[in-house]
Amino acid sequence: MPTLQDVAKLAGVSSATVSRTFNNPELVDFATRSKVTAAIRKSGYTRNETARSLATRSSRTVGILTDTFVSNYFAPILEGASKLLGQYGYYATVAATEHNLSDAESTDSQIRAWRSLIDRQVESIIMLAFMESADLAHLAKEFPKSIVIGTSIDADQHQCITFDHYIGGRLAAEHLLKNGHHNIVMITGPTHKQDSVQRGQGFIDKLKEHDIQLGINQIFIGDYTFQGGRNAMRKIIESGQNPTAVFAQNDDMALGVASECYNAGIAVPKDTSIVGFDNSNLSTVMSPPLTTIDQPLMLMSRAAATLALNISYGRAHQTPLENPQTHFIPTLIERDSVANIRT
Amino acid sequence: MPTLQDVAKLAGVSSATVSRTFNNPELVDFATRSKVTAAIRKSGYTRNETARSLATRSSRTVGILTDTFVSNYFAPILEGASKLLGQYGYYATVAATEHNLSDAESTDSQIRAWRSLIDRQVESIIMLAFMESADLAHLAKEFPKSIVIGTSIDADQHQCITFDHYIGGRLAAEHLLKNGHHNIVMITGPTHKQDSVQRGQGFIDKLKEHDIQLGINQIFIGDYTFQGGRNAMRKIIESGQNPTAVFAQNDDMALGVASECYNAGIAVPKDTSIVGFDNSNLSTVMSPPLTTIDQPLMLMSRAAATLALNISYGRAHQTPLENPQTHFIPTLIERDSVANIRT
DNA sequence: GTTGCCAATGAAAGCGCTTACATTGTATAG
DNA sequence: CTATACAATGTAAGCGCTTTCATTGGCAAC
Repeated sequence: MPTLQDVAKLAGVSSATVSRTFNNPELVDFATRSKVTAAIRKSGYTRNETARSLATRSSRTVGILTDTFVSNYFAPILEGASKLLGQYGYYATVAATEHNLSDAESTDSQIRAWRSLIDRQVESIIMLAFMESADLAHLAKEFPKSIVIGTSIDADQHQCITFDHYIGGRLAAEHLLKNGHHNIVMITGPTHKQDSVQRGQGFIDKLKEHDIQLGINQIFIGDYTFQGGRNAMRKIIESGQNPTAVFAQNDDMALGVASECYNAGIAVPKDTSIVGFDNSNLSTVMSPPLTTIDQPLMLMSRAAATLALNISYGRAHQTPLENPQTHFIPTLIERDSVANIRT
Repeated sequence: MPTLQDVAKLAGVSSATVSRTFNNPELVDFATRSKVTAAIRKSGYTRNETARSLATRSSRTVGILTDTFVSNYFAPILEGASKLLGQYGYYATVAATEHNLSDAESTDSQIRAWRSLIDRQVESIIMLAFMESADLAHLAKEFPKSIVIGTSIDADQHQCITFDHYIGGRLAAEHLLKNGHHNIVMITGPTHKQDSVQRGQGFIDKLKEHDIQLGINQIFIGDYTFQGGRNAMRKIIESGQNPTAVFAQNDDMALGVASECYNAGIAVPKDTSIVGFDNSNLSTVMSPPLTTIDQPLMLMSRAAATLALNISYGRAHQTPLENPQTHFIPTLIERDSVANIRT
């Protein structure tokens, strides 16, 4: 690998001049500039970003912390953030923790992944909401240049891109109500996740306003996975409640529910209606297409990336980008998985 | 951010000693070692990987080149490779090109992403098969420490993790034949992709051996997307051929086919059977579950990562890992989307 | 008491860049 | 013609580490 020095020698100039033709071409004479570019081409030189980062104390890199790449929820966020960053000449590097471990190991692995980002001198970290808010808050406190996306951690201290899960829950309930449903069950996400409890609370509250109590028997604990949704639906069927509608707190589970319905010969939405949450890729791909709550992950991830960029711009005394929207409100996307059973 | 020097001063030793307690603790006396670790903890020191990389000329990082994070095919590969690398203390960094561009722009963006990996001093690059083999080959020639996964580029020169798409195609045909299907159509992937032509060729060849010719009217060009599968199925329906089986060259399209069947009131598999390809997450999630050809992406990606590790180990005169399997053979996974129509 | 060896540490160079500062040459003003 | 300014370039220090080589002191052997 040729270095700046090699190029400089080849072009008969000093390495400073070569560096300048890269970073401040306006400072170098046209004639020498072309000598240099010729030498660069000839030697096949490629800049060593590592050395550049060290010298300038800026990596032009933002880290993203996630626990997996295989997720209908996280993947679009990675995509959105990394592409936007790329457009501004920044680089996104994502660290994935090892999951499927015991609690202690998994916390350990989360910290390792997080440290690896910091060690790599990322200029900020976008944290996806895959762990408990308290843990996120803890990390964000250690490393203030953090941005949390999808959940909020105790307020003003830190930057968050938030989404109103509570209203989402209400919207789901409202839609079911409007279509005449009373006998309703809900499948939750992991109980320790804030977003899940908010979605649930919104749903329950709205129902309660219409004098429908969602009791312990109408609430099934899920885990945001297809299989989880499936298991829950099996239990629902076994319970003999014959609900006319089920609210699954995310689309993966909604698909699981639909799948179990299919197996049991239950027609969707004729026999039972389903509403999901997230409006992920899955929702348009299901048959019937899923009525769900839209969470604009692309916008949110781009907003997070913009915040990240502004952290870096701030340090470099560059003029910041326009501040993005940081709080997002859900909307209901009506498709074909909810039947109107009004008499 | 405290530096090694700061820690050294705090502990009353030289920076060399601090460095050694990190990298060669056996060389430093127990007493000083504990002084140093105390100082590290106290100062909140975290190592600067950038500086370390520069000094050691090794980044402990392997790059992965892809075009998107949102893919049932690529995501598991990212997952598998990055987790394995992580287990060995290496770091995977993935560069995603911007897609949805014109051809010229997209080539440009691919090269930019690729360069950004090289500039970051990755020790090898794992390239996913999202572009034409010729382009992959071209890049691999420029940067010999490349590993291609999912397709083969002209042989022995370069390292590849390959999969026998041709046999996969044959397997699909064989299964359909065995179940009594004669009136068959096929939906291909993008015609410029090697894997797609191989899948198609295997399918056609096997059929031909049983005196079934797949003519131009029975072959529909798809693009490996859900929507592509859907469109193709619509055309198939409109064509009035009423095939008893359709072979979709990947699972995304198979799902599209199923979806269109649903809309048209065609029962799967009673009215028409479907076989997919890849055995992606989608295939177990569909109703009915999809009969498909398994491509063991986890194994393949781990094999690619192992190869990558060995490249680095080679440079560092470390003892290499056991060489992984590099060629993978498909198997057919029988689920419920193919009906036996033997009389 | 020398000598030699080895374990533990420090001094300093160097990885490939950037950048403040110094230097040079030339155009412009007086 | 000298003084001044400025554009173009070079010199060299330094970013935070690693690592070679030198130094030191203790201990075993003689």
